Amino acid sequence: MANLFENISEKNILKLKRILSANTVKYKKNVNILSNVNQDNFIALVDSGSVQFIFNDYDGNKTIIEELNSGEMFGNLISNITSEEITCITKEDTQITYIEFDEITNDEIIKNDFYIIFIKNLIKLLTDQLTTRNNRIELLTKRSTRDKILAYFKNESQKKGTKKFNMPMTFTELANYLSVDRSAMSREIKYLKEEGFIEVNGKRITIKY
Amino acid sequence: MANLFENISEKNILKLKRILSANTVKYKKNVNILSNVNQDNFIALVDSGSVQFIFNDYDGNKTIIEELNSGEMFGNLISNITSEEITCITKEDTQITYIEFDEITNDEIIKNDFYIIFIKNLIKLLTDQLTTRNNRIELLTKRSTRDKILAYFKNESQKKGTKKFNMPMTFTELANYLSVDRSAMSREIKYLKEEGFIEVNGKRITIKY
DNA sequence: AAATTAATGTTGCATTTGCAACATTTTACA
DNA sequence: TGTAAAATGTTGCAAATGCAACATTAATTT
Repeated sequence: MANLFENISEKNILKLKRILSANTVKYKKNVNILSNVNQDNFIALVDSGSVQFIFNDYDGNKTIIEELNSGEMFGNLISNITSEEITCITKEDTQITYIEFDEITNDEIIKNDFYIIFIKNLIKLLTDQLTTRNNRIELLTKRSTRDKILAYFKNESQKKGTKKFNMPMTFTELANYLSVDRSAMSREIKYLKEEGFIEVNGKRITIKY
Repeated sequence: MANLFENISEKNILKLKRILSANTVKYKKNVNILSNVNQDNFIALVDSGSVQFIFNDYDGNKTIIEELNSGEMFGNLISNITSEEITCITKEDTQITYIEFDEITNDEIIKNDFYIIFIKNLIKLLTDQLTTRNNRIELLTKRSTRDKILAYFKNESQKKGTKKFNMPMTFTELANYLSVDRSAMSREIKYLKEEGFIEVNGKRITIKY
């Protein structure tokens, strides 16, 4: 995953962060950080660790809207976090750097020649996130649980370039990601195994068609 | 919707387009333009008209991945259009401007003082698109057709700031957008009417709760 | 204005799915 | 390392959904 400070020297990163008035905060695991991010026009960089945006349904269902790992970014400018039902939880110990969005084009910063690199990195990050969203939408629009599972496996397989790969998340998380009932998904995977489409050993998936 | 050339004078827009080697193409209605966009690292601006990205399922189902209107942008850097099953169709007569992505930071362009405005516009466009995607994901992850419909209506209502509003698309398109069977959605809307949650007169929706 | 095409409304039926309620296994952590 | 918590597997059942096949209405095109 792209990094906002890629190809910028340590010295210049420090300078950049100072010019941007960047604010770095450390969080413990399983902490709700949304209270900290409920303000306008900022971006938040996940320096290390990971966070999950979870939608809490009125009848107790939880849906993972998205999961962001080290190097990724979010912000209410970007995520449009409006509903109170959405919480942002750290999955592990996590460090986050906050930057006011308007600072990104402030007078001082544009004098530096690393600015172009920074902007390129930022645009790359945004387009990567768009790609991530598009991929998920493509899965979510599949008509059946079976099609969602198969499409997900196909994607993973293509990403890894092999028909054998390890699931990067738990089945419980996958069910959330695909927005289907976990037990129904488990049942469907059983059928797929029985019908010889896939093999499953723990997190190891083998596509057989 | 934001525009890539907002707050830039006509004169400078022309200059910008020249420096970017922008290439403008006009299309008739219902034309498949994907063949033109199947190359690396470009962005495409919808100057006028609109296009739809449609996923053609192996068993004949069509799903609208996204619809882009005047002022919006796409590109394989952004949309990650890889599958051959996806086509991009003009919904009406449409004009599109293509820009090579690498040109965005070329040597000549960064000398101009309208460059910062351009970059701000670009980032705004990207974050707007991310917001659009996030909104759709939030709808798609709803467990039931009923919840999807209600969430969609609630969103539209909030956007317009009133409990009475006109649907900006047909019900057929809405079914695609929410990725549910059209007739099943029609049935569910009937139930919602019967139970007094909503009123429907043609495209005019009234939320009654 | 007539004709063609697209959109909408409806309903029976088979299938899929969510839900609940478990037992079992794996993982995390005190 | 022992215990608590999380993940996984399974299944019956009711409800939701997709599908197909229509009739009807609205919109577009010529």
